[in-house]
Amino acid sequence: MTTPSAVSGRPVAPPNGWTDPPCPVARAVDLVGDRWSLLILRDALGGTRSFTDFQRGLGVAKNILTDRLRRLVDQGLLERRTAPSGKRQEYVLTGSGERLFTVIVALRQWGEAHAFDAGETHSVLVDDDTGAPVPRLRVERSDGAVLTAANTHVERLA
Amino acid sequence: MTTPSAVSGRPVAPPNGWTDPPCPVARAVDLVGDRWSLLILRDALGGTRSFTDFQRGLGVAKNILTDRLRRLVDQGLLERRTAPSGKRQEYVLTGSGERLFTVIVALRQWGEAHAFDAGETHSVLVDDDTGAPVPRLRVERSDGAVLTAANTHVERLA
DNA sequence: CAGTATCCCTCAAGATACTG
DNA sequence: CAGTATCTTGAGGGATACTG
Repeated sequence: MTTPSAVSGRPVAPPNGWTDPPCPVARAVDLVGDRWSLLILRDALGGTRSFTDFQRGLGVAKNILTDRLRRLVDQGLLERRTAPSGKRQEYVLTGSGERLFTVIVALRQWGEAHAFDAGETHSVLVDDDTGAPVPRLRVERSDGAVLTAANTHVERLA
Repeated sequence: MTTPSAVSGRPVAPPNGWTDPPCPVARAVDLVGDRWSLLILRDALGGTRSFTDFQRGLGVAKNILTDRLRRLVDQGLLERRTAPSGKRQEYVLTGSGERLFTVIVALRQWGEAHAFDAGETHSVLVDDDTGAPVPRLRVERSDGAVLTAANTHVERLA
């Protein structure tokens, strides 16, 4: 994984924080890479739908929550709609929101393995059907070989 | 994936932003969930090691970079050491830093699929050996069945 | 090269009060 | 319930100058 850096003599980095040529990682981080958005998405993936449930589950100020929810809706990750049951509002994941499941799982698994001291316990993600913990995500080649940073690299697409 | 919410009548959310019982996602986000740390890690996974290379590749202010590198070292994601070639310093990934590869790949793949307009191009992650793009990550059960948010849930470990 | 030391400034975030 | 409106604070971040 190598970001193709300076080729010409001109400065590679743009004046602001916009990372040089469009890097999907940077884009993703810009869209969902802040604490609250990620935690909102985590809870949405867990089934939370109402403003109040998000608010209390996260302990976030309401104005902040309003802002984040609006952003997520604008970005197409959540859809806001009136609940079938009358006048309640609800925020439901869109397809692209749901596809963040992998990101959340990756963060969770890394956190489980590296963000807890020996004595601490933490929650685990479990398969509904079997009751077994979800196995670790692996980056694999189509033939099943495990890929790491050491045997992959980034290529700029024409 | 369901965060077990209020069981008793007491408020679930603690006064501050500390999410209720230790959630690995929240922990991970607290450790590496800010823009610069993630991008530093991305570049580190791509082989960047020196202060200057990070600084120019990212276009980040040096004081910020100093701060983030120190944090990452303190958190055990990077190790700072003197390069074999004399007096240069270098920051190399530790084991737990390397294991963030999955997170970065997940972010990248999501970004590729959902953070670009139709006309735009972007870089891709490629297998060194085969030259083929890295296949999409999937959350799978040990028997190979694909898992989604809909058929998993979070369980609080005793 | 690899930082440290300052200065400044914007915006994220929290608290609180109010509303349809 | 589901927000909106305000106010205030502090941290994050950028620019620049300096140093061993």
